[in-house]
Amino acid sequence: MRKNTKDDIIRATALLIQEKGYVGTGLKEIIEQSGAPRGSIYYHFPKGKEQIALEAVIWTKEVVRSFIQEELAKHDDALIAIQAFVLDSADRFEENRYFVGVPISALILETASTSEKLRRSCEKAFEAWSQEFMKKLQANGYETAAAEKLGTVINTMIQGALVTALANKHAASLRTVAEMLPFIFKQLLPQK
Amino acid sequence: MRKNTKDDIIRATALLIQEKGYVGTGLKEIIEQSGAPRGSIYYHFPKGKEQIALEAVIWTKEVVRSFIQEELAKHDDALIAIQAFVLDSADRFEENRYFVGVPISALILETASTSEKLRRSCEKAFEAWSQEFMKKLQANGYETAAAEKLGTVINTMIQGALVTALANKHAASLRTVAEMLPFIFKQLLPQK
DNA sequence: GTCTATATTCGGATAGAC
DNA sequence: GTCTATCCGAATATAGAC
Repeated sequence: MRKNTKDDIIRATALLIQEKGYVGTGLKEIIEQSGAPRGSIYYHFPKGKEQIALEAVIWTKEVVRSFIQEELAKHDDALIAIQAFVLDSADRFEENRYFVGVPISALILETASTSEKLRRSCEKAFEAWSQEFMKKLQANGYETAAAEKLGTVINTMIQGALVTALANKHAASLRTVAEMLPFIFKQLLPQK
Repeated sequence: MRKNTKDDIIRATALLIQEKGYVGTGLKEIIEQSGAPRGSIYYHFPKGKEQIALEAVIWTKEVVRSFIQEELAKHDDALIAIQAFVLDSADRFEENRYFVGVPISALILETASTSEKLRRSCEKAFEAWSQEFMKKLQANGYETAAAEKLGTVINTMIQGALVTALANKHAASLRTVAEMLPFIFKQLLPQK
């Protein structure tokens, strides 16, 4: 009675990439983890593994993007909202079932020099997330240029902190990023 | 007349991991790229691929650490020195022959959940680099706690910016990090 | 220290039945 | 849409000669 075989595969792939990387994730595992029928993979994804990863990136991009959007909507003030988001990410990281776009960073490092297609889609994911931050900043009166720069820096810091958190097995780096945000914000004041 | 087969292998591995990740790097390629004799791999590294990667991490850690040290020594002022280092990293990134510790981030994302040994050695590398920044800050009068926090944040930002730079195929993210540094520094003033 | 040969497992992918 | 069987290449690792 399964209707969403394709979605299941995409979801499972995103998770697996986050765990063991792109190359390290086998089609066999994807089938097992997704519960999808073995024979269905090449029906849904005629171009094989790369296509699955590509769609997993697009899926991750959207999931994270809308998650950021929701979280930021909870507070009017941009600084408070973004800080809360980062702190919340830290909590989720420690509760183990984090899912904060790590597969994108993993894919970039693995495939930046081997698959232009994947690299591009990862680039777009980062762009989309940065833009969510940017939009929030603009809504708080920040100039376009400042908001854009700040938005990308925030995304960059979060990605770096996630890698560090994985290395350290704890989320202190994310919390430190949250602490540093006010300092940057104060210097790029919105023009009232 | 080769004397440093082992070092050649380690070096080549570090480069290859940076390019295609840990899983994506084959022993075959390591032999080819290093110019090492085919039969020598398991003589020098009885425990196989993981051992090679482990030593590549340690090697990378040291190379980058001493590089940071040298660069930071060029200016007395911590902010100026660290900014110069980041800007210099951006230049090297764009000149294509960058080598700034990317393999560590790649390894973390790939093996954090599969090899404790590798994860730990990566953690130590990040620690070593952060400490170089920290030492510089302390020499400029920053308190230990502030210096430590700042040092790790700087390393985190650089790693995030490198991933972003790989995604974007340009080093703007690194330059932006350099721009943001003064804002953070000003808020965590050294106690005179 | 270095070599070749080989064992073994596993990867992604295809063909063709149902 | 899904299945099984199978191909082919590549991977790491081992054994044993030189």
